[in-house]
Amino acid sequence: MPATRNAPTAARRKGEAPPRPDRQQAILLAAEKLFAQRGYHAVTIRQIAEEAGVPLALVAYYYGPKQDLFHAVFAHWSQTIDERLQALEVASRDPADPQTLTRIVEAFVQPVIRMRSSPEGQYYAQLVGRELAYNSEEADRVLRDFFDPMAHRFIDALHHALPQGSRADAAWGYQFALGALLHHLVDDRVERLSHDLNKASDPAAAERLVRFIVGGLRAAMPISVQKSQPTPPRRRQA
Amino acid sequence: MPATRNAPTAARRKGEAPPRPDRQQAILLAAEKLFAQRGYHAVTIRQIAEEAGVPLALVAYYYGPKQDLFHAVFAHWSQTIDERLQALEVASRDPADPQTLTRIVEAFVQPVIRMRSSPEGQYYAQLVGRELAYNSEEADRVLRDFFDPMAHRFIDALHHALPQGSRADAAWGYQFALGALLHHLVDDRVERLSHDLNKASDPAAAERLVRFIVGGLRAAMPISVQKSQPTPPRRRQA
DNA sequence: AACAAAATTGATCAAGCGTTCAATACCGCC
DNA sequence: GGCGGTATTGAACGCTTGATCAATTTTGTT
Repeated sequence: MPATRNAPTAARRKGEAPPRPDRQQAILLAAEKLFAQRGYHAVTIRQIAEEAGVPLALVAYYYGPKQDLFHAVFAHWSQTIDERLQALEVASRDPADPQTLTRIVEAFVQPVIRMRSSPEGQYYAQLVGRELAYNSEEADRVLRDFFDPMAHRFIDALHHALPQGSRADAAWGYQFALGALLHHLVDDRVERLSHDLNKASDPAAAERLVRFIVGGLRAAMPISVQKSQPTPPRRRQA
Repeated sequence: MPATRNAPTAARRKGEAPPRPDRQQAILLAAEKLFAQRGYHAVTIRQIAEEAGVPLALVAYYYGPKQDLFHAVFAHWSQTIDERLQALEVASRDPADPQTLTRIVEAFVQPVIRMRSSPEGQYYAQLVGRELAYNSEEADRVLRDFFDPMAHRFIDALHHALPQGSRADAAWGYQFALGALLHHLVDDRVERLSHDLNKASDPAAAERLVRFIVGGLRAAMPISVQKSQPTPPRRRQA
């Protein structure tokens, strides 16, 4: 047991001394990037060490076995899940409002899209979309630790906003919506399939995705009652 | 160069002699299964050989390097892509019919869902959903060889069925729809998220997915004109 | 200045990887 | 009843992998 994730003691207070770079964080960022780009098993610890600019042995010193490093990446980002949950709570406050469904979906989509504005967030988003689809032990641990609780809360909210369906119906809707979102985060192919007219990181695509999901959720409900507004009234209704 | 993918000479015609098992196919099926379950890099050739019940060296004898085995799996299933394209052609025959969009989406979804009724099809579906999301060289080769042509044809069909949007709009819609479909093929989590009320392989889920995608596509179009029918008229319109 | 704890390092380990190859078994056909 | 080619095999190759360790340097506190 060499070490178990200890902060670099504290901030140094030597005024002008060149602050020692935080190599523990450098390792985490490198792992995030490479895992996201190539996948857990395709990345070696040596590659991570090189990307981070540290010697090989330092990786295990800080994070232990490779599996634990993988898990640490998700722990590092667990705050973004809290953000999504907070946005959800605000959005689902008024279940009677016909705009509630759209707001819930926005709480689902927008924080993730915003996350992509930084390269690290982009990497994390791809990591979630790619690695967690496997039935591996690592992925299962991460899903249960970090994502299942959020999923349940969103399904509950969808259930209340779509009262014509059961909670199980809402769970189906959640799965479809999640698929659309994750694929959007992961796939660049839309660029070449549109002959380079669409940019994968176009922020307007997020609004479009929200409309897609809301329309899909309404249509997927068993009786499929189309409520008063055809879609979120981007322009006032006549 | 030991061998480069040669069929087992021909069919044997010895009537009653115990037919020698087709070990080349056994290897392909084992590779399909393991690649799908664990991912390309997580699977070793030794594991594939053991799963197929053949000695290690036979894998390379038939398929050469690991990458070529991976590619062979997709070549083996390329016929299903043709099936989807044929179904698409039938579905998009009458662009004026308001049911055309639903028929196109059915041509997109149903062959894949039907494929899952066999375990091998299930594996292939998961393989597509999981492995092709990476920007690896192998995945890119497979995508361009097998999937891009189909994607373009579907986007064209969607464009004609949704004339209020441009082709680039249709490409966005295709990406969202593909995400919902792929995730549905790959993810078991819907079962535990619905407290085991939903079964991932429920055939009724396919209809539901079609409704989700059609509703989403209509809602995602720029002006989002909701045509006469609120949704595919499962009951006659009043 | 001196000391204990933390950080850092190069070297090394056994295990497993993909691939190769020479040798053998099997087969249909003359 | 053997010949040519295909199918099959065990063993081995060189290399990379994740992990470990003793030794060294740096740091924060006396």
